[in-house]
Amino acid sequence: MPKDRVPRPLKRKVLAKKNRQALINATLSSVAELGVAQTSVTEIVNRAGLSRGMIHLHFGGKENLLVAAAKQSAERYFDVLDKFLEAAGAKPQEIVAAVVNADLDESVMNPGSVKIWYAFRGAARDRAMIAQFSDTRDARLNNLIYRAFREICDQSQIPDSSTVARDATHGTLALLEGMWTDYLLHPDLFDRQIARRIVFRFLSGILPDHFELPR
Amino acid sequence: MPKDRVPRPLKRKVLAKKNRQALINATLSSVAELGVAQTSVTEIVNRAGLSRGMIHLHFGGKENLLVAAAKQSAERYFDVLDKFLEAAGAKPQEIVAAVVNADLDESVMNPGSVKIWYAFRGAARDRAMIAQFSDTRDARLNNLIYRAFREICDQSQIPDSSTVARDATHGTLALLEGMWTDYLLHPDLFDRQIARRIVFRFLSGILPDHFELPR
DNA sequence: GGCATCAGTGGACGTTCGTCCATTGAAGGG
DNA sequence: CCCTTCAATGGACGAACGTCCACTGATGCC
Repeated sequence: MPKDRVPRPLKRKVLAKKNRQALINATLSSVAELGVAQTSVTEIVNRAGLSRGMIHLHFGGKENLLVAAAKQSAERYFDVLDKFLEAAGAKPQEIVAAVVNADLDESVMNPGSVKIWYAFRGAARDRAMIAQFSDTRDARLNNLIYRAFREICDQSQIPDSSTVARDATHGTLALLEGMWTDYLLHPDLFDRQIARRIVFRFLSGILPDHFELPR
Repeated sequence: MPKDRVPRPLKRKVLAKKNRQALINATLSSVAELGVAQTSVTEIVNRAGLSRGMIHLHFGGKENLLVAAAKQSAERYFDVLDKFLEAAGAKPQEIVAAVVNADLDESVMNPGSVKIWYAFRGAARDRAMIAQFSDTRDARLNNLIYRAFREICDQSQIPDSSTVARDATHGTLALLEGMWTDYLLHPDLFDRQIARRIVFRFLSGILPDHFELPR
């Protein structure tokens, strides 16, 4: 280290950004532990070690902070998904496998993230801003694997291939959704290997020539 | 009607029971429409057309009323399930089919019931009394179809039949769970026939000689 | 080094919540 | 028919909530 080059990033604006992020982190922590309903302004600022006024200062109100926290949480999911998709090949089977593996990976399916996801989705009933994130995720996953299944079906001699592609999409997403719920309710009993195997049992059952059970 | 035999059921006690039930109904109505968090004492008594003090009088507090409402809601589910099981035969395939058909039937999977179910399960995090109903339902369904799958697997020459029975149980319940979530989020787009077909695609894929696709 | 700026503070405020109880009035027994 | 009983009432109450603002003090520019 030839020069202790402190580029002076610790100006007031930078510190403010850090506090803003601390509020989001504290919110996510509280939502994971207590749920949205029990996440009060007092609870958030205590966890962040900041004063009550900070929420109004940085976000204009508690509601906007919740939306920002939900947004960040959703982005984390897509970051991991994109990483899995980049690592996968272009074959439709690989895309489907990437989605399944990403969805069951510990980096997105962990106690904190899963509790946050369901807490926000439960609260989405009255908050359109939050519901949007839930719908966006579902729609994107749906599109992604439907295209893949469609490609598989079109290249094969499958009767009624359109129906099969739709059923495969619908079934895979429903199965993953059920696995997440299972993980939410019994995180200690959950086994990712088994969950993956069951999803591939479904896939190899519906498209026997294109998917096979993992060893 | 020879004698207009009014057995005097409209005494004070009977009226009290009616009001007690009115409070439960108002609670379920509010939970379905607004969620648990937004279901306040004021909201409940307004819907029931009764006075504020009634909740404390009949239930000793709001919390006990929520528990009573959740309990009644869970009992409704089992009533329908039992009806389907009674109508089914004793063959394990019929038992599995009865559970699937009951779970997707309009009498339990309808907008109100599904919203109530997820609202209570979301609120169950802090309320052990309510979580109990959720766990009881899951455990009972699990037992029911695991026995059925086990019977099917034991009577066949399936390699690793224990694992298959467990995967079939786990997968079927996860798939149904995902279908409920799907219905919760998009009740207008949901198609029971398709949902049923997808579940049976899974079943016929995992146990090809014992289940087949419905026409 | 002194002054303007503004991120940060924390208490005041009005609202809404669930609980509880003094009071009411119709039912039901004598 | 009157008197007891008790389901039912609705307002009072303290606690907890989110919002907001007058104030503070460290920072950054001249």
